[in-house]
Amino acid sequence: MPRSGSSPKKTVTMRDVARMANVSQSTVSRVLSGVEGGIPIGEETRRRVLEAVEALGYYPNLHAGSLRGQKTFMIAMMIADIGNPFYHPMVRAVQDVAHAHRYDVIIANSDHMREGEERFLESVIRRPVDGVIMVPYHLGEEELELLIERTGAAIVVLGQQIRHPRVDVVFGQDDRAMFEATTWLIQEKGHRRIGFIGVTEEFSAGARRKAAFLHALQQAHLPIEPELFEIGDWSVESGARAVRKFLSLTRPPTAVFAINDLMAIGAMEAAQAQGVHIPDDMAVIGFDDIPQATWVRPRLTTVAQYPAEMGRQMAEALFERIQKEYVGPGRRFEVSCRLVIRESV
Amino acid sequence: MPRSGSSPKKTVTMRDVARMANVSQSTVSRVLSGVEGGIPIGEETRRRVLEAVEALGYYPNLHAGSLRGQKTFMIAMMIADIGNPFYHPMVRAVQDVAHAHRYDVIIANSDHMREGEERFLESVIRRPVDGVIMVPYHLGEEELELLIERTGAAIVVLGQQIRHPRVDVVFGQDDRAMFEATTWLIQEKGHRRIGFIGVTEEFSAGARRKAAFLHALQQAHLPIEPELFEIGDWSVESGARAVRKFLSLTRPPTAVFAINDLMAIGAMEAAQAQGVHIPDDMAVIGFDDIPQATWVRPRLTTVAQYPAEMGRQMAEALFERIQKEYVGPGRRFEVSCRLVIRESV
DNA sequence: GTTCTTTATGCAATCGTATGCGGTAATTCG
DNA sequence: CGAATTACCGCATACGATTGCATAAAGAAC
Repeated sequence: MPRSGSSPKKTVTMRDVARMANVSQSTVSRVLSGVEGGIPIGEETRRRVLEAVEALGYYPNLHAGSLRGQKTFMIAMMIADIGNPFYHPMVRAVQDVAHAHRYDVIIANSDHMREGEERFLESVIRRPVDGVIMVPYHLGEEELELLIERTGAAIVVLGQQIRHPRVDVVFGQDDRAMFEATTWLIQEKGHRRIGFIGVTEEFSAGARRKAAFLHALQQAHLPIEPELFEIGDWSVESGARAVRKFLSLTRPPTAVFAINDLMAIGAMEAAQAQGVHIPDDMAVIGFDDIPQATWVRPRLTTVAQYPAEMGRQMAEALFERIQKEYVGPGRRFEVSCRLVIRESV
Repeated sequence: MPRSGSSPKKTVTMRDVARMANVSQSTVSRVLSGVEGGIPIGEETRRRVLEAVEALGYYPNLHAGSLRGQKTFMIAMMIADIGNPFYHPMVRAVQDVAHAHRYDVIIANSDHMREGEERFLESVIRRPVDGVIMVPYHLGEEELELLIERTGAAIVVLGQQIRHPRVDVVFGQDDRAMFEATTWLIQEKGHRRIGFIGVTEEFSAGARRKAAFLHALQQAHLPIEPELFEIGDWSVESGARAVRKFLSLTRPPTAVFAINDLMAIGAMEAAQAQGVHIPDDMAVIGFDDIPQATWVRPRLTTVAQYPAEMGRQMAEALFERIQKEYVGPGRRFEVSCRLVIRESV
């Protein structure tokens, strides 16, 4: 039964337009897609077709074009968690660039988990897209290989060491910034016991920042004391938990370095709740410079990353590849970080 | 020329699987889509097919299914701005429900603008999706009519008065909450000059909340003084601007009601910058209860909405329609608000 | 042994669009 | 006036998966 007449969906197709304009469906296609240098179209015909398009309110069905092997006009973006403010400017920047190119954006969360990242890869294979932007913490070259060989999509990745002729990489120089900020804490501010709130080493960014932190300690000939290292999960609550551990030590640290702002804010909250004065009793420094860093009191000293800039870079690199404006080996773009000194140190 | 061998994209299709398993392509389809009650498949055949699928790493191409008139396994969601923390839990909730159903989510920003909302409608017509979730501020029934008649998508809308047999509506009871909170400010807290930071009346939510505010004033027999009404654009900065205007009055208000938390936070910031003590010199109350409301000092008193709950409601209603578990007239769901008293009043 | 089910599989049409190729009419040229 | 261009346009097919219908083989009933 060919769908009862009461059904509301009546898709207007090219054939309908063709019928109304008294031309063939292929002519409609040619008028609309306007191939330069292709078969020319008569003025009269073109006019009739455009009139019919207008009258029927025809919109091309993008799925059909995708199937035919054309562009899908979609890109997919994977981030850890849309709830984390750090990603918002990044997502927004990507969306803006994409929409300027008339592209839609599918957004997926990995929740910082390996399975989440793998699920994303699979979904991209099932639903081909023209481009993929990823902020992975776990997946490396081998895993991306699958994606690369199974899809024609352009690929841009943030923050992973990946060298592949078909993927561009955008890097925040977070390790260098981490080293410099730690050194600043030690040299300029005189801190010699610094608590570190990190994450498990599975996270490449976590491992990288911790290494840079350790490097700075060594450089300053400071001892590495295990009790000053706590593991969080990027969330406000985990920052609070970590600082409570620190405060229960016989000699609490005089400063705390959290590898993201959410944990730093949690640390401040929890410390203040115990009557600790910041920065006098304990200094707190974060990483990211999310907008909320200036909302808390004292305002958070932090290492600024520029997620909007990262997003823009990634999206533009991606579209250069999608539009074939760039073909060639994988590129590397660096987005710098900057120490932003406020009141919490 | 049939694409040179150097090209990286080698899509594995059902035909490849069929060839390998020595069956027809339609048999592969039947094995994979596993129609219950349909034509049965021999054990041996099924095994061969599944082996071939495994060996080739086959994934079905979702675009093809969409074209054939099946589901697209995509929903589209329109919000005002992904940068606004209020939407994050909502987006997240929608994504979670969608992913549980193996659906992808396309997210678009309207930027609070009518054109943005219209652009979204068009994009949904061009790329059919199974469901649409909208948080419109401008579009009403007539505009949605176009969407409804041109697409088979299920539709759920937040916060607009729309009565249509095919769309469900989720409502925050923001008008009632606004009235009650204002009354509380007046009766319990004794404020008689309350500054109101709203938005232009084009926003239905803005108009609704302002009406509720005015209603509360009238109920309390308070005068309506134009100088106590400022127009913002939902952003932190606009809240700051508004409060500076208030402070320049000969008789500044003793309390400020902002219709969202971002503007309230901006108001607090700007007031504090001018040495105004909150809540003693001036009370501030917001709307939404974004997580950051507890990060600022003093902690923000505000009317809590429950965006995660809203998102969940919308998504579940949507999928009930998509899966045809519900067919019937448009439903209305209410999500209540609640006054959260903290330190800023 | 013939006819009728039942079971399992293949064939081919279909969705909406893009495009190579071939065909027709109008135009130009010799 | 006949032939060669040129300008336009339609036919047919491809894209990948779903699905109604036909069909072949096997089994059951007579």
